[in-house]
Amino acid sequence: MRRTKECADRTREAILDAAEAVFFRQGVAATTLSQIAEAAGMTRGAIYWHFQNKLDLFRAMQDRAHLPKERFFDVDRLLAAEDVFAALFEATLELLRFAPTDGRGKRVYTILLFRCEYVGEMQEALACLRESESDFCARTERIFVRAESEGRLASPWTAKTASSAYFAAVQGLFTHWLKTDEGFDLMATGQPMLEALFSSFRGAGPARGRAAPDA
Amino acid sequence: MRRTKECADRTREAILDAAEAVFFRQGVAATTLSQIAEAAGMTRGAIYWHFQNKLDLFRAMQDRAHLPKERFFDVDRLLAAEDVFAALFEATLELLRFAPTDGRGKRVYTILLFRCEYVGEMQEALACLRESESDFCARTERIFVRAESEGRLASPWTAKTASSAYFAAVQGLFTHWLKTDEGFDLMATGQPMLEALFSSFRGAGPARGRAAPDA
DNA sequence: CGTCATACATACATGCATGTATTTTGTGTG
DNA sequence: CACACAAAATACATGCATGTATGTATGACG
Repeated sequence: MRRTKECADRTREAILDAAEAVFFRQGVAATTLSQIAEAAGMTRGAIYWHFQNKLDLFRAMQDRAHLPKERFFDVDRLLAAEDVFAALFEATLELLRFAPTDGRGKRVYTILLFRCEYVGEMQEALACLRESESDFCARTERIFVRAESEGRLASPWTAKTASSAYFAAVQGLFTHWLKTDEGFDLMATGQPMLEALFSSFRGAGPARGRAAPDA
Repeated sequence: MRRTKECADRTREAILDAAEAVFFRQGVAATTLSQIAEAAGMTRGAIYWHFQNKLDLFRAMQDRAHLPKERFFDVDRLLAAEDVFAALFEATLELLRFAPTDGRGKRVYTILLFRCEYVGEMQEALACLRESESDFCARTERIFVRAESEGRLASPWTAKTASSAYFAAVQGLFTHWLKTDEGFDLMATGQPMLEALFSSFRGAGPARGRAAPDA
């Protein structure tokens, strides 16, 4: 069966592709290695040759997709910007523009969000996602902390509430987008949403302090 | 072993409590009925007496928590309001105020969001959640459609983008709140966030149409 | 006081996923 | 051409969760 080295690599990729597809369709816990092997046109033997077990395979699949947030959010670059709000705004828009073009990223992110329980064996595997999220959260908070210290963050926002709101908005946007299977246009919805938020961060919104904005 | 009717009911409740706790800790797929029985101080026999199987138990647990969104979002009431934006805004704030007081709701919602794969057997069980979500989404969209037809929805918003943005914001807020284990104050973050959004819906925001708000 | 249905516990059969051991097949190499 | 080894298939042992069948004690009821 040993064709050649490149052939073995193609087998490995085929297994990863199959894992992605079956995980996406059935969920991680409900998927057996036999199903993945069958989808890849192999047997379990091939999987156990290339990977230690399901967890190892899952991680390999995850690593291959290299979630691209990091690329856009170099916090040092953002902190170096003259207008941190504008820089963060632009970086976020870049992300909104990039996301729909990244098919594998969408699929893997969907698996991580909706097809995988955040506990048990997978806890360790999801640790890097959690870490990347909380890291991202902490780093953006630094941006808002700086904006606050420079007096650019309007009342009633604080660095904490503003960063939480920003994170919730972006995360909610992506989550809803993936959940509805791209049922709406990410930019068309996201851009005005972010503009409204950042506008408020800057203090441009009217009628703050009242329960509801003016009618 | 048959103590009495009330005793049997208490057993049933104990099983549901145990299921809630173990599902929360271990995830749904990774949890076995033996573990639930042990946590309830019973054997699997008791579970199979009260419930058909794991799916039935899961649904019973879900039903018991009666996710309270419906209560706050009677769309007919909202549509009947003079100012639909104000009505929706207030209803959402009510939800933000209520959520932290509902311990069981928080736990069950966390299970539904993070401890349960959205596929396979559970697909049917999650159907009502999905339905309730998409239903909620559709109903709020009706509100925005009406606002749009009355000319109250400012450019560049459309009924579609506005309702998506609203939904993404609320969902993102709750999700982030649950994920960070109530790591921030829901009202303190949510209220300014919603004000910013609704303010923009009403057309109060400056510098729309540019890529970034003014510095 | 005996009988019956309820409310469980226990025992058992089945299937299936995992992990590992063994075998087969092809491939480059001296 | 024989040989060693990589790549994968096959075979096997184990454990475990499920569902169901059976057992059993207890309260209700005549």
